[in-house]
Amino acid sequence: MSKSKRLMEMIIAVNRKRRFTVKELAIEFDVSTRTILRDLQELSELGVPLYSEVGPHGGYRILQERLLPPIAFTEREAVAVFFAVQALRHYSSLPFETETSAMLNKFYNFMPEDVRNRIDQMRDRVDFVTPVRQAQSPHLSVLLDAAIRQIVLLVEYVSQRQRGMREIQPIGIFTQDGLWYCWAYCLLRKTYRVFRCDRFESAVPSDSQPLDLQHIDLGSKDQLTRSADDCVYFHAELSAEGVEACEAEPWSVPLLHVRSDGTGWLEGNVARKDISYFASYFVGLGREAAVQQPKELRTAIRQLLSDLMVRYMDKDAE
Amino acid sequence: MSKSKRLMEMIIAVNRKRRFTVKELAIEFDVSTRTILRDLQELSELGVPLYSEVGPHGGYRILQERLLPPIAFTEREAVAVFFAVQALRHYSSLPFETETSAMLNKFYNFMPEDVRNRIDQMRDRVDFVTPVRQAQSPHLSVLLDAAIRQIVLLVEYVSQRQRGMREIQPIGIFTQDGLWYCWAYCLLRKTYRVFRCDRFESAVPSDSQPLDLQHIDLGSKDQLTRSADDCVYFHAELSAEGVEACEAEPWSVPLLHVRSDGTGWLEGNVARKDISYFASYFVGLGREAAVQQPKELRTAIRQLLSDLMVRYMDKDAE
DNA sequence: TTTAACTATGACGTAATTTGTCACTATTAT
DNA sequence: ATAATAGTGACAAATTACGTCATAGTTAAA
Repeated sequence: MSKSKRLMEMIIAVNRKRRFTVKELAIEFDVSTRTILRDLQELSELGVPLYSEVGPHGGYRILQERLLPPIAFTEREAVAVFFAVQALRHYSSLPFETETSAMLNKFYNFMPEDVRNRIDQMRDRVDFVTPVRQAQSPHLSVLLDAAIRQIVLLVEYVSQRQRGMREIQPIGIFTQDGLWYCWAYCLLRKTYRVFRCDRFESAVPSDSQPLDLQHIDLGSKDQLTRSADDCVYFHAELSAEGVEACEAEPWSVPLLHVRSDGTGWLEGNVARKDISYFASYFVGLGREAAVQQPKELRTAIRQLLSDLMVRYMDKDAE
Repeated sequence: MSKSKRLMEMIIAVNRKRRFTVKELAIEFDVSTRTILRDLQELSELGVPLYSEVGPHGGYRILQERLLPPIAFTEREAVAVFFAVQALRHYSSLPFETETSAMLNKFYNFMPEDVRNRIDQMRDRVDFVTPVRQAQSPHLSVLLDAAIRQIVLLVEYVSQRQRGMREIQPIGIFTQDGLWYCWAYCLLRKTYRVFRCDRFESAVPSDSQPLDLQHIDLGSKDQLTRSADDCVYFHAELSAEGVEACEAEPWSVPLLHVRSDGTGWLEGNVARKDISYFASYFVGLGREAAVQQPKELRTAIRQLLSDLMVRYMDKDAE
């Protein structure tokens, strides 16, 4: 094998192993250790950040958790990656530390002139809008780490009206509409729950014994949250606009049925405790929805409507 | 310079220029043309997709619009890119052709074992949720291309109740809540407008003379859409929950004011023709909002409320 | 304290490779 | 035709790469 080829392959090998000895490489490439040493020095000069320690258990390492080997992107792929990263820029919190701007630059600088121009032209003409929220979510990386390592966290959570400590075992985190949520098993209530990440005041690892939830992840969410609670059958008719509005609500998608003319209906079982939420939701849909079932929901809607009626009546009656 | 180093630099050089002659490189690297020829052959063998044409104006090209820069990603950057691309996977339409899954694999396969494991653990524990819509937007790339090249399109657009041809000059496209929108200058109405991309039945370049809008891009949107039309002053009080709900609506963000206790208000001028939209929006906010001004809006809300009252009254009265 | 497992460097001769030059051929736009 | 390109082959000279051996330094562990 030619030297150049050996060097190129060595870059890859060195990045795959992150730790290796000279002897090891010598055997792998079937050259003498002296040659490997010379090669490694050359790689260093070429900019591969190598670092070595002498002594037993010493050896070479690649520095700074660094350097994935040269990856060949097509132009399309490069553009896609560029915009994917751009799409993240609206998020004020992310679970991994992002030198995204640094890396965008790196990406950008390596591209040939014409691709660069193309990107320049596109960058202000394509956008992925996400609501920018006031609320920060500073504990994302702790939560994610706990989900990965399956450990229990002791958190201080501020819900609607109360604030309290509880223990949770995170399953995963997700973002929607500009807010981050954590889906976790709550050791207090002994059930799965969704928490808003900006409402954690603190989150620290706890000593409590975790459950074995390795096989549970965000993909299991739908199954596990569906069944529970005290349910009631529910049916609402939707206009075409109503259908479109419901498509935007994750909870409603599994219940949604669409007719060929664009209209549709929602049908399924929902938890009784969510009725006040639904009342407000369907009032929001206005003329685009008509709830048929259950009676409780229609009652709640009527109640809400008359409350609002009062609110919007008084002052203008003057 | 050693041959290996020359080869590595040559890979970069060759990717930067996309077209070059042997002589050119010979001068750049200060070696003979014979050497360059040999080097290029070697690069070919190493997998760089080169292609050559003889004759005047001939020369070498790099094929398949490929980029092989030895980009060095840190682990963090790699993870960020991976998830950025993952975040795009919810979009059913994108303005560039995405072999995203192919490219994710490429990325994935190049990473060392441990990074791979880390990603495996994360991939089902982090998600970027975006509503999945029925509506496809097949003309995105045409629209984007028109925005970049500043040309006029003849489109067939289906709005609420009518369908018609019109000429537009796209400024840019953006996605929000799972739908794609195109912001464009409408030659028919002589004004800027937002179109829903899934409602374009067709879009083809037109011969009409484009306006000079080079300096206008998505960043200019706020300024240019603010002023127009017949406006009316508007004021609504919000509870803390109401504030959070308004943060999610892009139009309301510039009007939003937050007090230290979390409550707030919306204040500003809005177009009179949007009143029915606002009525429905504020009814949707229910008890979390109270519109003070203008009277027209309060009237529209009352009207909507009584319509709904009727809808939810009759049947249960039985 | 010794030993073994590492890296690190220098010197040197031989083997291998790289390089430039020169002499060709072939293709194609002008 | 001419000039600008790529592409090949051969050969000698120059350069580089390689292995071996000698030697030294560091450090964890026995």
